[in-house]
Amino acid sequence: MLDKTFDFHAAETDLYKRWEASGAFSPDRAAPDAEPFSIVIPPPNVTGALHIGHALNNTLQDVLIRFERMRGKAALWLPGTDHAGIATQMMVERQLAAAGNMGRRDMGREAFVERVWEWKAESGGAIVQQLRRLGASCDWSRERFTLDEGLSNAVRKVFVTLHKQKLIYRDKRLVNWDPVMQTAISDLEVEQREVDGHFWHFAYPLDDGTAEIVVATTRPETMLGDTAVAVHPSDERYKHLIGRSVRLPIVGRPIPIIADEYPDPEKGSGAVKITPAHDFNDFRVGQRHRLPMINIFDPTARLNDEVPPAYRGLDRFEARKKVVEEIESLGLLRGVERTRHAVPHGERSGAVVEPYLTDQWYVDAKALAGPAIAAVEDGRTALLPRTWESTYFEWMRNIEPWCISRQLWWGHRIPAWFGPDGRIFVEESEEAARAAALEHYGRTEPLRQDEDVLDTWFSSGLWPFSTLGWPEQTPDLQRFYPTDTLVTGFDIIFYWVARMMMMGLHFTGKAPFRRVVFNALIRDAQGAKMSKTKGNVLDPLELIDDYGCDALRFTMTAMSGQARDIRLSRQRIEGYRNFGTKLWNAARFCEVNECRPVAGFDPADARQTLNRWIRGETARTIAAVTDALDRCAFAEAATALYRFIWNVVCDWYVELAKPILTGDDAAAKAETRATMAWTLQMCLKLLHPISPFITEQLWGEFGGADAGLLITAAWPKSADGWIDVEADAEMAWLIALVDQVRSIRAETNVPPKARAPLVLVGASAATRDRLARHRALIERLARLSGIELADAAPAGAVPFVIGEATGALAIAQLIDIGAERARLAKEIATLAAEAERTAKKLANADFVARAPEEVVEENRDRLADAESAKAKLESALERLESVG
RNA sequence: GGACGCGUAGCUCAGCGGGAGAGCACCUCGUUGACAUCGAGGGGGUCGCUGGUUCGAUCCCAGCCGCGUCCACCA
Repeated sequence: MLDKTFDFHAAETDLYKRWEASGAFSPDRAAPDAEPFSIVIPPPNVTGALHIGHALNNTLQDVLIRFERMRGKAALWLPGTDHAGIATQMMVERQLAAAGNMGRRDMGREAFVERVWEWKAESGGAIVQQLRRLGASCDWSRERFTLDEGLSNAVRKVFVTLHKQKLIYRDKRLVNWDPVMQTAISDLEVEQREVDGHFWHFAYPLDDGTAEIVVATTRPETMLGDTAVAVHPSDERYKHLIGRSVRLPIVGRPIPIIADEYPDPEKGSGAVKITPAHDFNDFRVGQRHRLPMINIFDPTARLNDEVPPAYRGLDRFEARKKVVEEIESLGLLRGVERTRHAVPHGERSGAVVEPYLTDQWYVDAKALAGPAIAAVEDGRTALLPRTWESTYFEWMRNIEPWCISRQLWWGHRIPAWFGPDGRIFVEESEEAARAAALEHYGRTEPLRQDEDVLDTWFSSGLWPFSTLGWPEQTPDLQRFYPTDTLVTGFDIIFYWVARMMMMGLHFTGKAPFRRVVFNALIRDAQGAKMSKTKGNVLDPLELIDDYGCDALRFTMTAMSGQARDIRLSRQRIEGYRNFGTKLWNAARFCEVNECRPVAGFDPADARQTLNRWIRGETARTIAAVTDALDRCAFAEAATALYRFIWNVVCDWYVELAKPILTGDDAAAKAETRATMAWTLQMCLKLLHPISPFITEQLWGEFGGADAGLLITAAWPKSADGWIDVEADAEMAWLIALVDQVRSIRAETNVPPKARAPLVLVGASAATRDRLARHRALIERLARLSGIELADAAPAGAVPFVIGEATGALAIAQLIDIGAERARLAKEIATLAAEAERTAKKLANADFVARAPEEVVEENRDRLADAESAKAKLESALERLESVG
């Protein structure tokens, strides 16, 4: 006996264990010739906790993988985690600080890295446990970590190969430097934030003192590193000064006035101070004019010995203040404006990023981008929704070199060794590097490995093939690469998707995915980003505890249609929890009424109109859900199931079946029991990918005698002939009739318990047949005391139109005649308006001539229907008047 | 500055060339043996504005207004 409600707490733990133990998560259990279907998980940060975005993203992946698994494919969902260089290192450093332990630099590299591994061993698995709570049917036996041995080999292989192909190189140029983390970061990791600031105008005197030139800056401290002032060659105000020089205030260094296209004469004074070592634009100007590049910062962005003694050791912001003060005291301050401008920040540390001149490793992304662009252009990989393709192209076509070295300790150490003379040996191992060095030098020389590690995204870029065993040609790699679908957030389209496309194509020759599905970002009910500080975070684990995993999953699926933002509220989840309860109760109904699956039952054999009808509705739902999931239109699948299960099966099929199930027609009863059990089975199967727990639980009762687990049951297929247009029309008529009576009763305030007689006027033979078949049912659902056929409606009866016939509810004594008159008048007005609109359309010769025939025909029918219905109600209204 | 997206019922959103939809909220009624985490019924919308294309526009095009996101800018 099923419990009154679904105890999801107990079921979730139990069922997940059973699935895992059954081997269902492994593609190896599928038939040997089964078509492969694979998904690689976007690896969550190993430090992370499951947040609502993961819940969305992983639910969709699980829906797909369960769907394809049920379709009989060898479905692999490959899980794993990312070492997340900066994030993890920061986290462990914070923990060390909080515990009062010595810092990273005092501990030394080896001890620190060991400490991170310890931390990973202790709590790094939290998120994979949390994925299990979400019901994720990943193949845990294939779980990978970006720093594990196999993936590290892949990383070294890729680095060395790209280096030999000259697609990785070392270069000294300006990078985005994070002075807090003390590392370079890539362009993508820089986030522009609007801040209040100032715009200062400084006068730089000509070195002969005859004039001054005014420049402006938001970063006054950089003037200590100025090596020129640039003006536009066509700028008449400055033409005569080009080639002369100014004396840089405070520093006293003479610097040239140069002509360059870069300054915009329209902006400010038209003259620009040039600080080649600390500004990306100035760097380019400096290169063009071979200007000295004076680096004035140390790695923590304090001023170094390149500046006058009074400034050395000052923090950049202290220096800024002091420069302004000194300029002012020298009488050279020519103005200050308050501004609000964008300032680059490190997205992880939040520190203001400085352009900084260092040696770093770069990937020639431009060269790799070509094939990645082509793969999307020619459709080998589809980005869904398609609108993301233009974003992808835009970025890929303007791609810049990718700075991949990081001055961190947690990550893949760069496989490069320096000889005593600075020569670099890039090899896959230290032994290989030594061999190469021996060959080069002709003797053994000491080698020093590059201290830096690789950008985390370098290893994640290899994820679709490194996790399958590459560079070894493993059976998994051969079977499951390329993967089928990647489901991920659009916020990492550049970081991750683009890089996987480039790396995958370069190293395997094949695009790593057939499709990439971008899911939306989840916001709170007001549309604000969820953040801990705002306190508007919805924790998926808490939601699972409160509403059950299926409710959360159904919510995620149903709302996944939104392209960019999903506004999530508890109320919404509650609604979908109720949907699960509805299904549960339908199953209880089946149980109470002994609707048990019948072995060998074929819905095609059903004879009852009701059962032929639900068979067709089921067929339509199977088609709709299958098609939607095929297209990754997850929300469409959820909506189709919600409607079918609630509004078709529960609202009508169950209600309509009741008289049969409690009646005496044994054959009809047996058929209906079997059909109902079968319908429920179809619901369970179709809903399983989205709501795996409740469906699996009910499958235990309704799967049939020797049914295995639902997770590996076969996906439904509908057969030709299940849709029966006769049955559909008959049920539509019946439902319309019941709806009409119910509506009139409610609107005219007939007491719910009162039973009224119904008279059908002008019923055709077909209608009489239908009535004969369903009389008891209609009486029950519409709460009628009886149904009669007549040539004319009785006086004072309340009329309505049902097909060719007029229905009349003889309830005059029960209702308010005034209310009824109003109801009729309103109905007539609506019909009149519709008739008028349609008639006008049909009177338009152009419409009749140019519109497709079926549209014209449809409008003719509509007009006829409206007019005949209107006529019937009008005559009824007249009779009502004569009575009243 | 460039690109993309969004403005449809009180709220969140579907629909995207031929009769305006769903869920929630709201109102009325309801203890008929699946279900009050429910049932029955109902009210509520010049589909942002202005033009254009079309026999016909919520849907296509242009412009405008409002909102959002990403990229670029930061002398």
